[in-house]
Amino acid sequence: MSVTREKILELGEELIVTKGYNGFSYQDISTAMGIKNAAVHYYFPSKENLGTSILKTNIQRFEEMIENMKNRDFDEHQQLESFMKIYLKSNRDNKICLIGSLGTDINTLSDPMRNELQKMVDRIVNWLETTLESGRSKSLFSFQTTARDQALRILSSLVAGLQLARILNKSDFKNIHQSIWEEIIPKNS
Amino acid sequence: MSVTREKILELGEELIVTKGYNGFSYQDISTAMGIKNAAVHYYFPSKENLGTSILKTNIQRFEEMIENMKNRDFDEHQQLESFMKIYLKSNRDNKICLIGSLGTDINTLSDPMRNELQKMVDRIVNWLETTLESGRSKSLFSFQTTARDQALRILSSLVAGLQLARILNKSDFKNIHQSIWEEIIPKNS
DNA sequence: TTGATTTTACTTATTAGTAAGTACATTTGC
DNA sequence: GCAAATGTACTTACTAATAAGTAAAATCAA
Repeated sequence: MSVTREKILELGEELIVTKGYNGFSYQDISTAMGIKNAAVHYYFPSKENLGTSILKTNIQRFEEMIENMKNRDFDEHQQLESFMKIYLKSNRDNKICLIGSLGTDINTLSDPMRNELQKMVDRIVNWLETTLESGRSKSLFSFQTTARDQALRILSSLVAGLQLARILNKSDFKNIHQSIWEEIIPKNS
Repeated sequence: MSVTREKILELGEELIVTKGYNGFSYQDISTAMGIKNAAVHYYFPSKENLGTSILKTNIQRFEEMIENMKNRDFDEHQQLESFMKIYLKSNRDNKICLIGSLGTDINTLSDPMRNELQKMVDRIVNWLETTLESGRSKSLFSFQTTARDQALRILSSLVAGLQLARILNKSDFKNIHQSIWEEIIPKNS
């Protein structure tokens, strides 16, 4: 696959999580890459097409990460930690996540893009849910509600944690990250 | 104060929490109100000016709510419930909150607007913190971390809860709301 | 008639998107 | 082995629409 195409996807994603979907233009991409506007349209005919491709790429990347962790025999604790590391890195880079960013603009997105966003979030929540449930059965985790509710609560904390940290202070995210663990780690360990 | 001005403020806020700050234009406001573009500029010379005014109005509204609850002798439990009711209503209306919406676009906002956003979030977090701490001292609440961390965690759940609920399913927010209470309500009550 | 409000009629900038052409490498027919 | 055709990766040069914003004139209300 083309290196230019890959670079556009990468830059597009970065622009979504720094300036928001409606806050960046093809000009931002082309000038940053030293190419012309039309070159971006050559690879991604429409902005919607680019957005959808970015989401598809992210879903794929997520599936690969899960597969990789399975192959490396990560336990549930390590799996959750790996997932949260993505958010810790985003916080360091002053970025929010695709979910939080596109969640804001959802009513301005095309159906295919909204669809892909839904698919991505669905997949993440489902994975979180099964990982939490499985970890609980091994006494790695301990929590009172259903695994799905716990999954939603953790994801909420991460998604908005990045947003709040960007408004207030980067260091606030570390405390949020910390308190997620405190909530689900068994007391007697 | 002018009724047109008030209506613009109201509509502007609604547009921010439905389409995002960079997803709406003065045209959206003027056509919805049946007036001309320039009439909106008469009250709010620039979009930044409108945005800043919306935030100032919201800070003021928040202060009035606090004052009102104090006058009505609301205990900490009732105060927190009142605050969360705002989010429950937003969820019913398929809206997110100003914090989540403007948090996405923060890097595209002018300094005065970013400043006002910061002030608003700061005020909310501080109020949440003192309310949680005060409620804990009366044994109305029970939690392990610092009051500030608990405040950040609750606010995160609410902010991203609305975003996730809009992507996935409205009803998911109710569970998030529920699990916030379960986290801080003393077990023996 | 004075001041507040609103429209008319613009400007300037930026947006997504397109049509046509160019440079260059690869393949195909003979 | 070589010209001709084809495909890839762009650029040049646009269009049409929409954005924020403004100046001046018209309307309205006290």
